[in-house]
Amino acid sequence: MSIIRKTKTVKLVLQEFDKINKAISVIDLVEKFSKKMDKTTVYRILDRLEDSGELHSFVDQEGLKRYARGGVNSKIDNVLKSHPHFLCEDCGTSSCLPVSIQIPDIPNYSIKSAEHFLVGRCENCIS
Amino acid sequence: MSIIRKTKTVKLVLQEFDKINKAISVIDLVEKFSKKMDKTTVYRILDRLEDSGELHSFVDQEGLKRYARGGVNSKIDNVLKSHPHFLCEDCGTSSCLPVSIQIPDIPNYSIKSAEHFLVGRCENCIS
DNA sequence: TTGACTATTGCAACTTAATTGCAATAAAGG
DNA sequence: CCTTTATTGCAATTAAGTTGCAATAGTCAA
Repeated sequence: MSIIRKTKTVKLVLQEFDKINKAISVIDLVEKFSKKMDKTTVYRILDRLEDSGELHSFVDQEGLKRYARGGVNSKIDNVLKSHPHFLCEDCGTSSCLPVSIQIPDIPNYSIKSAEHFLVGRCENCIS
Repeated sequence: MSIIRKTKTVKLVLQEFDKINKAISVIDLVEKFSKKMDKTTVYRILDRLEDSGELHSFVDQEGLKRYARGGVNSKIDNVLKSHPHFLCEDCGTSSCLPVSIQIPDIPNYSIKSAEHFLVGRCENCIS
């Protein structure tokens, strides 16, 4: 299931993530590639790239799925190392923040993974 | 927009949140009340109860909206006080955890709100 | 380079969560 | 009890994401 062929469409998608080092929503990608490939293909390529560890995904505050470069460190490593995802309410761009969030001990609970979603203003919009 | 009449249906919904002190997904509520009210009504009642501060909502890792008792402290108070939401991967119940999560300073970013979603095992399933 | 194997794609149809418009109904206050 | 208008039900619609299948195109071994 995780064999990835370097098809034209896969290359296009990867190029996009190279160009924009942000977390991109699936619908944005579907829209952007509407002339180049079918939306089903976008969904399936993203699935495969996540399986293979080239991308990781999360669900934003509106319930939309977003993808970004990099492995799912939050699921492999210790939970405490998981990085937060961020959305700028001004410019609408989303990205991974290079900080780690500490999760306090919760008695009688076992935490396996964590997702943090922050909303605010990014460095470009904080003016 | 935020005037809440104590209709039968509103009372039913509130009773449900009294009985189950958990975060309930909208589809669960729609299903549970399928004989008592229309799904549109469920959506609108939840909207109003959130407006009025009786409930707060978040989106879980599957993109489903969930509601729980209490105000949206994360949007009113300081971000640092926001509480995490939890999903037990065993029994499927979701709840608010009574701990606060510290968000580190992120240079050049201004954080307005934060949502934390943890997955693991709850006190009943940690056996 | 060629051929075969099978991963990948496009298309159309489908599922599911959530929203909207509107006429009918029922709280709340006087 | 009456009036006002918030609320509800219903049907139709939007939007994200999924599925089945036949056709296409990478990849690898010969």
